[in-house]
Amino acid sequence: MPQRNLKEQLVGGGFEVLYEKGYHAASVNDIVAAASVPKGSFYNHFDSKEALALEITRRYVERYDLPGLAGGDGPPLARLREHFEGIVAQNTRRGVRYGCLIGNFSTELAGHSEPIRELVAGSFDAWSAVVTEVLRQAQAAGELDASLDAGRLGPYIVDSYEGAVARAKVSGDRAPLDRFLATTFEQLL
Amino acid sequence: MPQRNLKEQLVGGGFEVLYEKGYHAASVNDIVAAASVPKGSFYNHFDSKEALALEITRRYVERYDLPGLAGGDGPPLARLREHFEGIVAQNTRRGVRYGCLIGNFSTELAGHSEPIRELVAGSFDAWSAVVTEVLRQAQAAGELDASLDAGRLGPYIVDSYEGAVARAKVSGDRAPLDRFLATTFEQLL
Amino acid sequence: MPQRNLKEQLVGGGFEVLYEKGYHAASVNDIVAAASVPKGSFYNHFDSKEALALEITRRYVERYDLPGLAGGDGPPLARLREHFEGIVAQNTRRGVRYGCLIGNFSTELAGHSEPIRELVAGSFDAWSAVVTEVLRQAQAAGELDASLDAGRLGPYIVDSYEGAVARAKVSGDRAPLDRFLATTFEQLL
Amino acid sequence: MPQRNLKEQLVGGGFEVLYEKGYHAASVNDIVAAASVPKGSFYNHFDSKEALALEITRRYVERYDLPGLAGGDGPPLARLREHFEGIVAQNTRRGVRYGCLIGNFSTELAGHSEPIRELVAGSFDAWSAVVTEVLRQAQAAGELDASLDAGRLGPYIVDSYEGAVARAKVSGDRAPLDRFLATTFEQLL
DNA sequence: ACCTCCGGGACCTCCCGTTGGT
DNA sequence: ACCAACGGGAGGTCCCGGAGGT
Repeated sequence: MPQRNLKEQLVGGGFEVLYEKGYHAASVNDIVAAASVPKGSFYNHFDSKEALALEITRRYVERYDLPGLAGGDGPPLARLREHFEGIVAQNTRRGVRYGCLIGNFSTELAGHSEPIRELVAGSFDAWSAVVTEVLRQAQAAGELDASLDAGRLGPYIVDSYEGAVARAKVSGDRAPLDRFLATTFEQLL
Repeated sequence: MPQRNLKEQLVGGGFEVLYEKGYHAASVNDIVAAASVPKGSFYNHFDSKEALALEITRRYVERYDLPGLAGGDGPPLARLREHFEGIVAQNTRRGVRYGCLIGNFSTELAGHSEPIRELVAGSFDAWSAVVTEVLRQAQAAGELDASLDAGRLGPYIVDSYEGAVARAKVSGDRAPLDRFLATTFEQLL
Repeated sequence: MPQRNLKEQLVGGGFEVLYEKGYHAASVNDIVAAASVPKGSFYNHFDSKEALALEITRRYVERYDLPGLAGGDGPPLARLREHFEGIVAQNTRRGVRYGCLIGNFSTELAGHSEPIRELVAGSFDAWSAVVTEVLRQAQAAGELDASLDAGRLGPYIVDSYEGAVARAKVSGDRAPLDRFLATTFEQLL
Repeated sequence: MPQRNLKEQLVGGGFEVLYEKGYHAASVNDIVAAASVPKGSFYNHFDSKEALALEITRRYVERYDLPGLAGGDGPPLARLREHFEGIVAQNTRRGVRYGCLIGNFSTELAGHSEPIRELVAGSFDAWSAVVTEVLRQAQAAGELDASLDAGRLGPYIVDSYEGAVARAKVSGDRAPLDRFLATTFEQLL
């Protein structure tokens, strides 16, 4: 039984600083400081900075609650909108300037870490698949035009969301996010 | 005029490495090596790595030829589609794995360099404004439903494009780009 | 008696890695991993890495079976040659690239660990003394010219052997070992 | 034109500490301290600690003056003996406890640095070749029994020397060196 | 303008040994 | 005896930028 739980502190502090500063700009020193953990303890819990980032990304994705989106009840389209509204809320909780962790890593780390690239790509795919599935539920329920290609629309919406968060991040303004919601749900679908 | 060789080499080599590796992962040493320029000459031409990145970003944006898009002739929607097809071609010329320089910088540098953040944000805004303008031309020409909110659609399309490039970068697959084109021009508009 | 398993595993795994990588290049982590022993258990059995190395060196020297060389029967010179052929076989069992543990430690650790330095020096001296003794037996038996200075020859042969193993280690070739055997027994004696 | 000559200082200080402490036990910090060079300057001159060790080894070997041994005048055997007496003097100048740099590296680094292993192996071979050549000159001059196999004897002598230095290093006593000289030149040849 | 050499400081990683609970 | 978790400190490497002479 651990005296303290340095690993969880590292995950917590690591998330803060990796999310806010990015991977390369966040040093292991920054991370252990944010986690209030002695530097020498870092590698007792993670093989590398990359391994910590991987773990953090995994947990980040879990918060999107894909099973809840796929299997929830209520009208599919409303569920989908609520889902994205929830994501927006998550990604703006500490302000609009930090974007989405997986979006950030997708551009910064695709060429530097194969494991992270795979995890991020897989997360986008899984997310897209669930969105697509909900779109199909909406078509089955007669909420959405059955002639629409859900398999193309699902990933498109996810990509558009990521583009919007990046835009919000750089502009410092949540408008892109609201625009995403409005355009997607009032015009595209 | 003296040979401006060194500076141009720096811009060229700097673009390669900044685009391919990202800002923090590319060292000034990498840049001067790619540019075949002695290390010590770097600071004769740029005050800092940031200044070089700024210059490179400026030139990168110029290649999007916004004036050409706004003022070209031919049917507006066709022009817009050709514009984005050209951008896709530019961003996939050396493969799909490098994404879009301004998209990359938007996520990596928003929190680190105020000048770059401003430049990137301004570039997105300018681009969005031109796309919006073309959309309005399409409405005037009766190509596009006049009731659509062009001011919302323009930026949305730009954001969706950026989301798609990021997705392609991380997946290693150009499908997101083709999906962007198809969905945007066949369904959204 | 309790299972002395862990300690023996440590000696076994420690030998592997200390022999193959050298003292400084082998970490305690490497050792416990090779021994399949939890890190925390190491210090229940040895006060330090140095103490383990000492124990390993002691056992290594025992395998040379000096009593067997001194007290064996048969013609002294033949016994001596068989002895060195056996040593060569031991030191090349896993290939020629690892040398002789005490030779390795003699160069790497003479200045770092007084106990190991003493043990290694003492081992060389003991070995030399036995070789000298066998040389005297050979002189008594008329196998070897009685005018030779056995007290000088014994240590010289040992030193030459160590030089040959080191040479083999660095060249990756067993020729120095065969040369040692041939020259020593066909020409020197 | 350099303000100071940090590279040469590094070679000098690096030799001291690498020779006296060994490769792994000598840190880059130790080296720069011994060289009175700021730590940050190290990598302006050498790509790595290994590269410095390589350079130092190269220069060390040059001091053996192999061309001088091969091409000198005077009776071959006397020249050879003077050569080894000179080497002994070099290797005992600061005491007997440091051994021979290439002998030290041969055991410590054979498995860690391929470039150093090659350089050391090549140096031994070159040295052996010259010794062999001088032996042949001695045979031609009638100083040495022509039936002896010089090609085997040359390398054997070099190996014996290295074994003797290692022995002296660990025993703290120059006796092995004197024994090497006496036995080699009074009995072996 | 050019460029060789310089360097304070920080990077990620890992070292050896300990602590304290079972 | 065992061992999971701990940690002060150092390891080799490289960063961005500057100094100073040509």
